[in-house]
Amino acid sequence: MNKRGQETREHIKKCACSLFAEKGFKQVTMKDICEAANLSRGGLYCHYESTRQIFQEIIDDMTSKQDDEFDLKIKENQSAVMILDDILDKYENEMIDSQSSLSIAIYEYFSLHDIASQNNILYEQYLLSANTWKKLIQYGIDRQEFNLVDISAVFDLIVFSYQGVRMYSKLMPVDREIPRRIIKEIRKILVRSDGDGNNI
Amino acid sequence: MNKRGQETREHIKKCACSLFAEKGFKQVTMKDICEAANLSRGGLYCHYESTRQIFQEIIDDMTSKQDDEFDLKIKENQSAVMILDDILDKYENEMIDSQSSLSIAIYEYFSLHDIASQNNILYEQYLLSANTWKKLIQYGIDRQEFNLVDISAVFDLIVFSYQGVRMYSKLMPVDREIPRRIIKEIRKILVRSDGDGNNI
Amino acid sequence: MNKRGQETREHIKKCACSLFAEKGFKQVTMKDICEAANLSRGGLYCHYESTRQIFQEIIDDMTSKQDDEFDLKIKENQSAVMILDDILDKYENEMIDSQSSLSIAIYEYFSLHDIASQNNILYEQYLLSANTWKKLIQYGIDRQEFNLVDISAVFDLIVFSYQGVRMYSKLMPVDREIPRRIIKEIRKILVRSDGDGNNI
Amino acid sequence: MNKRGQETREHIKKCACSLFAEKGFKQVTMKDICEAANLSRGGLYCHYESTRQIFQEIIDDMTSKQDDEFDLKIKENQSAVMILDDILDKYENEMIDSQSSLSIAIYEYFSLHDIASQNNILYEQYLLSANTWKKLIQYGIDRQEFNLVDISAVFDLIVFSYQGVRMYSKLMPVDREIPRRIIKEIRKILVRSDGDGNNI
DNA sequence: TATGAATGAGTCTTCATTCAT
DNA sequence: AATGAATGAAGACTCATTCAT
Repeated sequence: MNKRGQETREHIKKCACSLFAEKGFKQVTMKDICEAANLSRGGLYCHYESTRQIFQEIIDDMTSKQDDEFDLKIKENQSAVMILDDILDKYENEMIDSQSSLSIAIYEYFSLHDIASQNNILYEQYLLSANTWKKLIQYGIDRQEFNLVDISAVFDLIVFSYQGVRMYSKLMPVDREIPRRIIKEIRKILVRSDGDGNNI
Repeated sequence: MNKRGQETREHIKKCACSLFAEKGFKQVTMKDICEAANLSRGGLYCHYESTRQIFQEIIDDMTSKQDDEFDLKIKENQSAVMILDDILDKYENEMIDSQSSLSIAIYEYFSLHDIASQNNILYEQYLLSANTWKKLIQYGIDRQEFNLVDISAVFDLIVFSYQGVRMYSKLMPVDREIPRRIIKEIRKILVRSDGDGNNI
Repeated sequence: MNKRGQETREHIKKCACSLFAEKGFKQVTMKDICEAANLSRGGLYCHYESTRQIFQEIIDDMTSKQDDEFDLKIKENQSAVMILDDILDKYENEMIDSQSSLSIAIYEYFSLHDIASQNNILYEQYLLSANTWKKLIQYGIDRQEFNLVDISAVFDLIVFSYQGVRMYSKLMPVDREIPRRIIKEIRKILVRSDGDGNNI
Repeated sequence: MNKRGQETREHIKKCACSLFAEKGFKQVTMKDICEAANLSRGGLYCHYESTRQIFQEIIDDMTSKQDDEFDLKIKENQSAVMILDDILDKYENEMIDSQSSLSIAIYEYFSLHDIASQNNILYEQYLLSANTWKKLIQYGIDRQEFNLVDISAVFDLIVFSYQGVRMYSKLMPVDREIPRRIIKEIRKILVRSDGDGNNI
């Protein structure tokens, strides 16, 4: 793969990604991508042989860019609450960013394939995410910044309510207050309150 | 519409519903439905002119069957915790019943259409559900069975985590423990605990 | 065929006739006619088995209603010019009455079938019409009201320019002056002028 | 559009043109054209997306080839009668050439579309033709070769009787004498006769 | 007679995919 | 690598026609 070829592939993925975000997975055809990328039919087939392949590569790229921010910060001995607030802030923003979200496309894509398959990247991401969150929550508990919660339960509550809002924000009008309230409620569950019933 | 026609329509909807649950919305063609219903092309078109129309009618039927169970029980002066436990139990079971769930199909269907439209049935259902839950939570608070929570926040947490799990259960293997933990956590948030930190 | 059946047939023909005038022959389906006549599919088939049959019957009715007005008037010894003016007036009005005109439908219908066939009703009508016109022109010549024209030539000029306008009025905007001018010109050819070059 | 594509388009138009002449407009399907052109369904759709588009392009090609023969001859100061005889001769031949004529197809095509539309090519051709004829008649009058006729009236008589015959020749057997008589009659109207009542 | 459900054939249209250039 | 013409299969949709009621 030389430089020019690689550039074309990136260009294709960028164009395809917009289409997937806009229309979901199945609704996007090779023809659509040709047109969006300003490439001929044959030209596109030089690089990819199906929308599935393109989509998979987009997802792989996204996954590989995910980093272990927490880990780093934990190692830096930062306050658990500060780390939590950072991540919750990011979640809140993502929840309502329906534009750039591939969520519908991802749901479609995975609903088309065998969910038990070993390559179920959604499941891998879930496990990865679970691992990281659990480390953080344990860290907060250890530092006595967090309540003594059921770690798995809180994690599931966080991740699935996050995903639920993300998806619904593509299906109905979602008030900005909704993610805000959810994030606040989660924070309330985790962070130890002072005697007055407030979180610290 | 005479009896025979109505029966055929019901038969078509029943067959189509299985297909939608299995394959989502867009993946189901009129041809599929013909075959499933053992009907000719033209025969199907006598009754419905698109998969969209069939799907819409299925959804409408479902919606119109929804009832106000809570209301009744509240009027019967039942314990808020008992009512809550009933509904949470139902939610827990639904979360993992991926087979019969139209969720993916619904998500696909609504992602194809204008989410701001006045006929967004998903939004209507959200509002309806919100209303009912808020009544229940207020009822529980009034009876001093529930904590003095942020009603909207708790409702959003419930509904979106429920929907999140429901969807993911069609996309990846979801452990039975997950809905159980979530339900338990929600119960913990709502129900007043005794001095020992246990819910009543 | 009892009375009720006959009424239904007339109703069907009336509705179908409007459709043919509006949309031509091939564009009209049995389904269209059912709907226009507010009749079920099977109901229509009780009376007619094809659009062709309906159309043929409409044409037959029209033909059989054609009367020998000329003949009568000639027998009454009316002035040839008066008879001519009556008929030219009728022609002028029909030429631009594109609404009710079946011309396009007739052209389509006959272009679908063998023009040499013995049942070519268009040809029959042409011959019938020729006969009548020729009698009239001869009558006018005999009474010295008309010029000594080439009878066949004038007849052809009349009938084909009439048909030409009738058809074009369904295909492009036709100015009211056009039929007026044509009629006037034809009258000029036929009617003997006085010494000043005016028709009488 | 490269050479190969252009050749295919020409080939398609040629095949389609024969079909239209033979069967009219609506009777010709994309499938017919595929088969006639020995092309696959998709192959045809690469070039044209409807019979309408193909037909329009055929008509456009024909129109753009039309020329102003008269103008040239008038400029060459030829005798008006000679010019007239040339054109009448051409008209006479065209009137009965039902084989190659697209007339029925054209009538059908235009009867399907908005006759008031600005792109009504039939109307444009009528106006163009009117203009040329009027120039010629005026020229003949000026040279005292033609009678002092109502120019518009004579033009309408010519063009509509011509079109009337053209159309009828596809619908019924039209005797060769008919166009001959019509042409002769028109000549008689236009060309100044000598004292004996003969045209010159 | 009349209804309207049902059939099945025909056509339209869109794409994934291939291939000569 | 890239073009774009071409194929062929899949699915949508419309109707003429039949038939049980």
